[in-house]
Amino acid sequence: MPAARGGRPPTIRSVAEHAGVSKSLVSLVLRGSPRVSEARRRAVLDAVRELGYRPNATARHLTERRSHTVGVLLNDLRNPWFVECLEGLNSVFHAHDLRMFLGDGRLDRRTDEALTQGFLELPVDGMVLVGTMPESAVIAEAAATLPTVVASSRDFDLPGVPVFANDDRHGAALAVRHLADLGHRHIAHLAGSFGAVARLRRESYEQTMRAHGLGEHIRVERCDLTEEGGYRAAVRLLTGPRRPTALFAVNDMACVGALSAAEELGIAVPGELSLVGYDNTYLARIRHLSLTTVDNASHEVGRNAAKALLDRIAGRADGAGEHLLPPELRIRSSTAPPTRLTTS
Amino acid sequence: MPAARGGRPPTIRSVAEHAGVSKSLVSLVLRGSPRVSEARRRAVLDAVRELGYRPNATARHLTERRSHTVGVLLNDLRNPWFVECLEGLNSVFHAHDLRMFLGDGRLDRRTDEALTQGFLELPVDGMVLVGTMPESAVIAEAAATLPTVVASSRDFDLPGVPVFANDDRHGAALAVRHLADLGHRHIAHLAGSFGAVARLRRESYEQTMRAHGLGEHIRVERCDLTEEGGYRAAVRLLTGPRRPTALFAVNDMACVGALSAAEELGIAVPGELSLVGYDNTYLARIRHLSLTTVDNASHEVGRNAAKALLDRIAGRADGAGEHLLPPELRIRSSTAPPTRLTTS
DNA sequence: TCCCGTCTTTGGACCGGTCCAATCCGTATT
DNA sequence: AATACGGATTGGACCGGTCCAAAGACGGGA
Repeated sequence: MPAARGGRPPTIRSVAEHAGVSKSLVSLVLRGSPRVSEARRRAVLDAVRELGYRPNATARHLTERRSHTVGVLLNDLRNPWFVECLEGLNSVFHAHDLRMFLGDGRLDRRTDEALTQGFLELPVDGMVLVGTMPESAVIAEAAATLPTVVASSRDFDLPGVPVFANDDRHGAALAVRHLADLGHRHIAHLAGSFGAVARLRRESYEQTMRAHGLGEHIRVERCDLTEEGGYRAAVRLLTGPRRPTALFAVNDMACVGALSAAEELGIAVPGELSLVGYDNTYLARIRHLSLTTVDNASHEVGRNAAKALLDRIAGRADGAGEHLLPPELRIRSSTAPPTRLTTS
Repeated sequence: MPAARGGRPPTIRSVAEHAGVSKSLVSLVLRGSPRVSEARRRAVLDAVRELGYRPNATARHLTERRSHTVGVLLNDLRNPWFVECLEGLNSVFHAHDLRMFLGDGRLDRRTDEALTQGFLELPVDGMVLVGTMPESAVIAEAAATLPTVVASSRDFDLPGVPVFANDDRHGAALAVRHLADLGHRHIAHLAGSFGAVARLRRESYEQTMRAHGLGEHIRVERCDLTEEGGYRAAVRLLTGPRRPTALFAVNDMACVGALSAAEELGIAVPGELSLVGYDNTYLARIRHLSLTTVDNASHEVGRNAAKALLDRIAGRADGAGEHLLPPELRIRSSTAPPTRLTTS
């Protein structure tokens, strides 16, 4: 029978009284100490069951000076790869009895700063910064106070804070090379409008184009990272002069937008236009979209970041700097050789 | 300057000492009491700044016997409408200084039960159950102990726990009626394989079919709620005898799967096959998919559920029972009249 | 029978806050 | 000058746990 209606829930002292022992002994039993007599152990466990006792985590956190919680700061749960990355984080944290406190800078109307403030006050045992987000003094201060790691973002350069991500330069190079190898020359890029990840992908696009002797065909159109943004940017590119035969988009969402634009303009994909996205989200895997894309290994990035955070929480603060995982190209149905090489 | 490296962070007592007042006064200042002299207030605030003091939320929660946190139990963050619903919840909770603790039964490999256990132990101030999930004794017990509301699920019948959802019967009727009005007669249904929501939608499909004199054309194919599931179920329906001219899917994900199946089988949508989904997720809004679907008002459902939970936390436990919001049909490009009425 | 060592059990300080009854102090009233 | 009063300030109990030094119990050896 649980706590009497209205009355306060049972505490460790009620259990002790009910079992006829001291609260210290109850604590020992509950934490599985080996040096408790069988008789007492049973008496305590019986009392726990009879009273419906549940330990109060808040109180435990106070004395342990640990909340067994890590704060995860991200900025848009709608973007599917976040979920992938979270699963990676969670698989590790869960195995170590740590909860995740999600703060979505967008879901939450609180700014990232307010969320970070909350992490500091709880306080959480550690913090993970996931994905592109603006730097801020509060975040920097939190990172100096709390064990912190960065996942899937290249925006931060915080002292002693390790960064886990996929190698965006390499990934973008894979995408462009794939298109070039297919015979494309007019390869344009839908670039993200802010954040280091977008910048790296764009730079690598340009560099790879040049490496393939396609420097003169470099063409960058900015967009935000949504379907809508990709759509609009693609319309601009596809209705202008010297229409590209291939498009490398900064992420899958934008790539889907480009796909929509092509369809609307009556341009066949991949017949007349090849598309490559980035992230290998489930969007790209949907058969009806079936985008060639770059797998950014977000799950594994999440796992690695989580492991590193555990190390830091335990006081092993080694391995700052960048830890890049190799991305992989996933070829699906949105890319093909250009229709007629002669026309390009 | 924040806490000395390695040393413990400042507490309310350090601040008191530094400011030359009692800790009680510091507490008063920090909570904005009006009856503190200006001189003392300033002294305290100066000390706070100088020491870089941050109140410890864990300690406050212990004495207040509130964690200012609500537990949100859901089961698949990958399904986009969850995010929508979460935003609704959050918009209300945030305005009342409540954090959300997300427990994703799937993201988390812990079962729902372990998560619920965690909610009870923290303890959270209240609990929201979002979406279809299996009933369980632990959840029922938690719901009896904590202020609880259900959002977007019809599976629970817990005493005194209000349910907020869209009217699934009505929504399914809207979908079927739309197809029937377009002239379709062979309207099949991709049904979810478990959960009360799936059952309601299926029952309403059948009922509406009969109401339109189409009882003999009722055809239900089970699938899970993923793209893959929808794809497979649609393939079965579309390759069998008496191919339907329209499909009403239990949700958008399954509907996208059906779209893929149609494409693969060379069946034009909406020319030869009309499709209607459910949820109006951003998937349906993607131009290249552009699914006709039923808007389940998840944001508003979330808001209402959150408001009700606030009431319960405050001790006003009125309004148990179901609170259904009217869904709305969103007509896009996946539905059209059947090509030739004579062939149907 | 007494002493000692080992294993079990206990009391009480502590974590960092909130809150309330009691005290302090300056001023107005008689 | 003594009394009363009201606002400012304080000490200490309390929230529900953990942890540690010390006390208690018990059995074996002298």
